[in-house]
Amino acid sequence: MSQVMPDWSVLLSTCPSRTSLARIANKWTAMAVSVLGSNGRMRFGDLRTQLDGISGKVLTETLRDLERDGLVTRHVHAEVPPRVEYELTALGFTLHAPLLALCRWAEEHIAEVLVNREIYDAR
Amino acid sequence: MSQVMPDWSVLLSTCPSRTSLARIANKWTAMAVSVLGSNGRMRFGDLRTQLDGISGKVLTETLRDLERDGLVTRHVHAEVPPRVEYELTALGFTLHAPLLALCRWAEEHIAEVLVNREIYDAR
DNA sequence: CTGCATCCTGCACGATACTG
DNA sequence: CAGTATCGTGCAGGATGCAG
Repeated sequence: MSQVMPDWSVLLSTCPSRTSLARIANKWTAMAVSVLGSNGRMRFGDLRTQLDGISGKVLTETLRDLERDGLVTRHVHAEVPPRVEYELTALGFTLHAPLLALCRWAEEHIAEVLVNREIYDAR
Repeated sequence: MSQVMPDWSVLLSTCPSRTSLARIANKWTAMAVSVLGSNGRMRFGDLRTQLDGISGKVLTETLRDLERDGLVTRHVHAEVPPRVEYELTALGFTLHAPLLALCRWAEEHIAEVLVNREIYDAR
């Protein structure tokens, strides 16, 4: 029963929703949620491979923040070597489409953006 | 004619689309594009008022980056006091829905997120 | 394999003052 | 009003090493 709060606006610096916006609107979150939403439950190491270039520390922090906000669940297996899997929650999945759209936008429009940049810089 | 480049992936650290993703996936860009897309052409000062808490410097930089990438156009009026207006381009408008969706998500789910955080922190 | 601790660097961002 | 210039600060995030 998530209620819409029309008087809560990300535009207000005092509104906690802005903090939430800052968390979801960043490249690592966008990439992680997109990959998790597309692939389903994934291991830490596989996520790290997919998110090419991310450091272990940053991936851990990103996943922990997502878990804290209830967007991701962490499944620890009592094995050795350890195996930990991550999965989007129902709430987290509501973010999948919007964030995947952002990733897609970057991929689909990068050529046009690069041309615009050249034009702009040529003055 | 923006071509989809299926071999360009934000997941690759070497792909320029990731830089583009990093630019559009941040709170100030999300807020600015959402407001510009909803309100149409706007003055610098009005944008600054809407984006509560943003400094003049950061707003200038945000708008300049958007202009450079061809997402926003800058209209300078030869008046005194000066009047400068900003407006989304057609390309910029393709970002409006996705970024507005992110802002809306933050507003609509902040209550649930805050509850999850309390539960998580209570251990 | 997963993840934590430590250290370090760069940049995002804010504050302030000044100009056309 | 709409910037620019300058400076200061905090934090994101990378590198490395160690632990369970």
